Amino acid sequence: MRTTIKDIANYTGFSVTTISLVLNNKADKIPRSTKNKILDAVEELNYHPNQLAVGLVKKRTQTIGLIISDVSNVFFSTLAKGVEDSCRSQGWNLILCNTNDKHERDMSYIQVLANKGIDGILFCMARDSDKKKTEESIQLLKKLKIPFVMIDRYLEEADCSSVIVDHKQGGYAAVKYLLGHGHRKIGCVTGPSGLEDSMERLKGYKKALEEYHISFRDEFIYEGNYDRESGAGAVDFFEGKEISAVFAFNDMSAYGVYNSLKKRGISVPGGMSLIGYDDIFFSEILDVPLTTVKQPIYEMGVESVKQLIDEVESGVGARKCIVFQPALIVRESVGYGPAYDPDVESFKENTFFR
Amino acid sequence: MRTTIKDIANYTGFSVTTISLVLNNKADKIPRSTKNKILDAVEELNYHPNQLAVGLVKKRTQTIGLIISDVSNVFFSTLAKGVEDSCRSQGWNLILCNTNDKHERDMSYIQVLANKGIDGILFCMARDSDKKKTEESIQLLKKLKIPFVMIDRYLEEADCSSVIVDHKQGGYAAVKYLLGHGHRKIGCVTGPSGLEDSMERLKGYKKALEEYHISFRDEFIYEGNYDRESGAGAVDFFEGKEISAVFAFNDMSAYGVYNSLKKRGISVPGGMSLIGYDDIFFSEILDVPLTTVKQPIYEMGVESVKQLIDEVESGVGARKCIVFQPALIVRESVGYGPAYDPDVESFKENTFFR
DNA sequence: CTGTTAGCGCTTTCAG
DNA sequence: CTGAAAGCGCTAACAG
Repeated sequence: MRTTIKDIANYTGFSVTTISLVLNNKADKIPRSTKNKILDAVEELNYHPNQLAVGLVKKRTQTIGLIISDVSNVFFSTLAKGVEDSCRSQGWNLILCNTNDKHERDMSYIQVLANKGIDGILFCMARDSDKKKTEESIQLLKKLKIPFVMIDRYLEEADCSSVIVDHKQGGYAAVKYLLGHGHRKIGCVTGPSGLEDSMERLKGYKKALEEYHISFRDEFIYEGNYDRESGAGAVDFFEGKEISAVFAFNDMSAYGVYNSLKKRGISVPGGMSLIGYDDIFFSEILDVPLTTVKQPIYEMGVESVKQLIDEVESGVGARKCIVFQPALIVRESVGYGPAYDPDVESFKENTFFR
Repeated sequence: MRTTIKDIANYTGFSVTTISLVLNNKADKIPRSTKNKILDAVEELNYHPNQLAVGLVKKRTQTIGLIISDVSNVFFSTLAKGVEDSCRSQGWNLILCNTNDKHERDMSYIQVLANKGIDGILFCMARDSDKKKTEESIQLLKKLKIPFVMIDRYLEEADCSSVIVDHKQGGYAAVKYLLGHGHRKIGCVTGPSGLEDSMERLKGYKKALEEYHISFRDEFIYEGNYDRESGAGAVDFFEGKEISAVFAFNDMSAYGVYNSLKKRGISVPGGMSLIGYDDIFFSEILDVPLTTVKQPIYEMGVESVKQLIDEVESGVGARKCIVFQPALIVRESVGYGPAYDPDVESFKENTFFR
């Protein structure tokens, strides 16, 4: 049997209250001598409070849940690392939940976590969530009165804190960079059209185009699914459209584009310029290191934990929206496009756009 | 306030005992009618038992801990996915613990998990663990009477179950394949010499060499650290040694070798054959898809959970050692070596060695 | 300064 | 068949 607080009481001759008091640093009025005796006994008997019991009465477990679709996905595992590191450094623990992007699992995990008495949830909603499902999740969270912060998604209606990245800016930066290199016909491999982050990147794309007075063309937009196959599909789709650069909305589909291009004997950046999004660590070590838009995922994990714990401890829903700025990481997959003219000032300026 | 069992009691007019009985399927002698009334009330009031309270009395939480060094490492995130999937399918939960390969964190997490009442631990020991530290961890686990299964490490003395892969066989398969392709001077980029898995792969290397009556040469062995830098270091180390193939003990260092080779203008497999270990998913999509030894990591995660839950539920430490066989995944990074002669029967036979 | 007491929400004998 | 009561290990008024 584990040592309990009673054992310490018996051993020292003091009451459980006294023990509890000194262990919880509420022992202002307890003499050093008593304290020391107790602390010694704790050490000697190797006493560690049963956190289930503590949680039951304190209604706090110093544990949060992380709901994501899939840890084996680099994006999420990086996030999870940030989250876990941040938790540990503050003495908290992390329950990991994978939903495989199924809304029903979001729902069931929220309930399970609540039953376990977690103090808060870091919530990356499943991708299959439409408006109604999203609302359903939020409703549940609220009904259960669980503090939560949404990651990678901001919802006006949600009335909660979120940690997001400015994807419109990311898309804008990528496309502007391409334009600055003389590309005019730029293909896009988007994510699922239902996803806000994809839509935002597209907005960024449009914004950059507008700045250059180039009209938006639907036939340059391929709706992908954030996977490698999407990249291959896009290459087929772009065929014959004289595109000189493609902006893939994540690195995975950029790889798909790259591989598919290679099979057709088209080189990067010689035959086609390519820019990705995410900066997954492999992007750097590819044969043609990928120019891409980096999301500070790890930092987002760290930050979201801070925010969540803050809300838990203060007891107030801060409703704060922390937005991270993505950064363009220039490597070697973008070359100059047909419109490039080294003598034009605007190009010079844009070459080092960041 | 959440609905409690008392609320259900009040609402239905039955006692808490009765409620508890039907909720725990121990209601053999309770009439359907009562049961239904209770179940209806549960539904209506949306009652979910507080698992902290349940855990406190049952001394079971249906939760296990996973101690690994770093989820953001693909190897571990794949493992974690297997573990989590397996947990969920059995209605269990997972607490994730990253140690960054620090033994002290192994120790502290073990204690923390114990305090939280987890039912078992999946333990990937930190890499900095020498014999003494290892023993210390095991001792703690035993003192705490926590069922645990070790992953990727087998210890005679540990007297516990483990899930491992036959690394000697993996190393053997890789090197035999290389030998079969006519390579005779084969460089090795090992892992840290203290690690058993690295040592095992090396044993496999030696075994294959012996079969070909080739004597082992120390100058072909470069002790790396399982990272990309190791690969680069190895290439320096091998310089001028007329090596025609290198066997890197993990994919990461293989990439390092590949990149470093490329910088020197040496192609793979033209100028040098290369074989890795792990089959991280990126290995397949590299420019020169990497021939490598695949570890069934996900499956190991799934299996280890099964084993652990089994032990928890049966209450007996099974002390079972589940060994997974690695598989050689042939792709394009290995060519023929100087000793290759298409007319020699043994080569033909070995070309398709698996 | 320290102890008594009453729970937290649940399970589980033990009666009836 | 159902309920009363004890107790899991701990905290927190409230006394004294």
